Amino acid sequence: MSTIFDVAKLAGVSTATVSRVINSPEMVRTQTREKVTRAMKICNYKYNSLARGFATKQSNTIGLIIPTINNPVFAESTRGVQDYADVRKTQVILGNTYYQYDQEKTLVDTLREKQVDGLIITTTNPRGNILKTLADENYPFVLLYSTIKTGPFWAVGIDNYRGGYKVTDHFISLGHRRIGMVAGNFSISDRSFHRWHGYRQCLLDHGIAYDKNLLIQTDYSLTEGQGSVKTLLSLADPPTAIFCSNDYLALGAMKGARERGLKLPKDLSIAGFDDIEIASYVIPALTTIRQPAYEMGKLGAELLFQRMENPARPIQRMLGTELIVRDSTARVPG
Amino acid sequence: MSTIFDVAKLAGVSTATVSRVINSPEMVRTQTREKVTRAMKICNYKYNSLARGFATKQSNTIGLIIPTINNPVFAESTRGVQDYADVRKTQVILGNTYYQYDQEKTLVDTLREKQVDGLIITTTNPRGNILKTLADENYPFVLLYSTIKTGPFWAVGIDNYRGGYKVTDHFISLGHRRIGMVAGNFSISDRSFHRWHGYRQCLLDHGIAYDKNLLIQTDYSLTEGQGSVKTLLSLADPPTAIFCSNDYLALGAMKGARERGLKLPKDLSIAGFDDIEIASYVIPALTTIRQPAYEMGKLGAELLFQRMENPARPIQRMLGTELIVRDSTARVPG
DNA sequence: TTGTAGGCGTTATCAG
DNA sequence: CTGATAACGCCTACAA
Repeated sequence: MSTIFDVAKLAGVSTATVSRVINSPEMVRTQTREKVTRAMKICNYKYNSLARGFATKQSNTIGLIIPTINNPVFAESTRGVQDYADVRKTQVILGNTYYQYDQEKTLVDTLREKQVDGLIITTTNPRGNILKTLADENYPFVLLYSTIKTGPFWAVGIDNYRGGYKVTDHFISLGHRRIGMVAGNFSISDRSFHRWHGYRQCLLDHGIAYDKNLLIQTDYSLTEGQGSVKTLLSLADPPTAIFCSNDYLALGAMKGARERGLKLPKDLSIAGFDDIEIASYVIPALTTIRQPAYEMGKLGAELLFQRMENPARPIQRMLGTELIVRDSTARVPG
Repeated sequence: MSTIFDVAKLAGVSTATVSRVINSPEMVRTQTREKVTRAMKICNYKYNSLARGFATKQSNTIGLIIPTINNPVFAESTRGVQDYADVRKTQVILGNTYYQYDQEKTLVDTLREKQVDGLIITTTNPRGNILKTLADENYPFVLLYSTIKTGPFWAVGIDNYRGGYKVTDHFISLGHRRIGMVAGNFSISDRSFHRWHGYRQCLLDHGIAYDKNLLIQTDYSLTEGQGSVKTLLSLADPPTAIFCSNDYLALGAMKGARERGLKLPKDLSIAGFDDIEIASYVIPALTTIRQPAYEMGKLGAELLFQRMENPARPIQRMLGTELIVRDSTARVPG
């Protein structure tokens, strides 16, 4: 593999000149430039951007830490991050925490060792040590799917509380009073916690007593949704509506309910959260909260670059959500 | 940021020793080792693996090129790649081609400049120049979702032809004779082409004339599936069964058919390809060909490491597929 | 506009 | 078991 040294020798110039035709061609005389270009071709020169990163202390690489790429909502925001990174000529290294905090720690460390220029994190615990340390060391990072509206961290997210509130309000407006919730474990997802909070507050605001038996905390997956709904339906006084804290859970819940012989949405209303693409393709089409995942990823990346270039005071951006009413929710039976 | 040099000075040893306690601690006396460890702590030393990569010419990073992370089947294989890479202490840089060949080219170049140790590629064109060049330069890479069973490339894939054949055979066994196909564009997906080939051959083997009007080539997406099925249903002599070359297309087709007032599967049988997780959660549950995406990703990564360590003769592995019969296919109406 | 030369942090070779 | 030192490929003052 030839280096700028070989090229320089062949072209009869110095390595500095070669470096210049690569990085700021306008600074070198046309004739010289062509001579160099020709030489590069001849020795089949390949640029080594790792060496560059080493010299400049800038790797043109960022790290993206998410719970799991299998959830379409994270796939979508990942695409947003990548697309913006692309315009900034930087690559993204992806890591899944699978909702495990120590995995998050490992990833942060590994990626920092790799000298990524910055980190975009969907954290499992916004109050943990990982982020605190990062901030203390003034390391550039931004939170995605953040629940934090203020404070020392750069972040972009949505108002999960309001989302949960909206869904619940929708149920109530359809006459439901027994409203259950299948939520991602609060210990690994404060997003889920905030959604629950909105759900709970809405109940109270409408004079409906909060019943903790109607809440199930579980892993985010189709199977868990499927199982949890059955538990809820086995209660002495089962819910007539269920709010699932993401669409995968909701899709699973729909299957579980049907396996119990229920007709949807007649016998049971179900709503999700995220509005992944498939949500409008299933039967009945899923009522859910749309969150702008792609835009969030893109904006997160934008903020990260802004933060890296000009570490001013932290910016938090909260994107809008929207209740999308489709066919999986209906008036309370009877 | 402190370096091994600082640590060495503080510990009163040479940089070589510090390097040794990092990379082969057993080679240094316990006492010295502890002295160094202590020094590292004191100066809050952070290892720079980029510098290491520069020195060793090994970045411990691999590149993964896929069409789009939004298709769950690619998300799943990506996870397989990542999980195996993880056990080899290497990170993966992800890039989407969005099925564009020139984007594939760009990604290969960029990632090579970044000095990734190897590449895992789901290519848009297995006979194009990109792979040829890579192979000529003896660059380590392996193909994923490969259609190639033999030849100079390392690869792992499935038998798409047989998959297409199986689905079609299933339709025929249910009495269908008018069988349509909604396929990903052959120009960007030879996988789709092979599936079509199996479909076509199966028709012929059963004495059913091939009708090119029953084939639609399109982009892989829910919307395209939805639209394409309508075109097919508008034919003078419409199909009673439709084979979609992936599950997203099939899920879209189900919606499109329903919008035309058809009852599924009574009025129209639909089958997909991939067996993404959601396939068994929709109504009617989707009949499809299961391809082991996670295993494929994992095996692909394994092969890449094998190739990097011992560039022997190329290995191609074809994984098994399975027809999963669910509820979206039924006997021909009437 | 171009050349010289030192530096980036770690590894690896060779002595001791 | 440890130390000295030359790479590794590119960038960037500074000088010419």
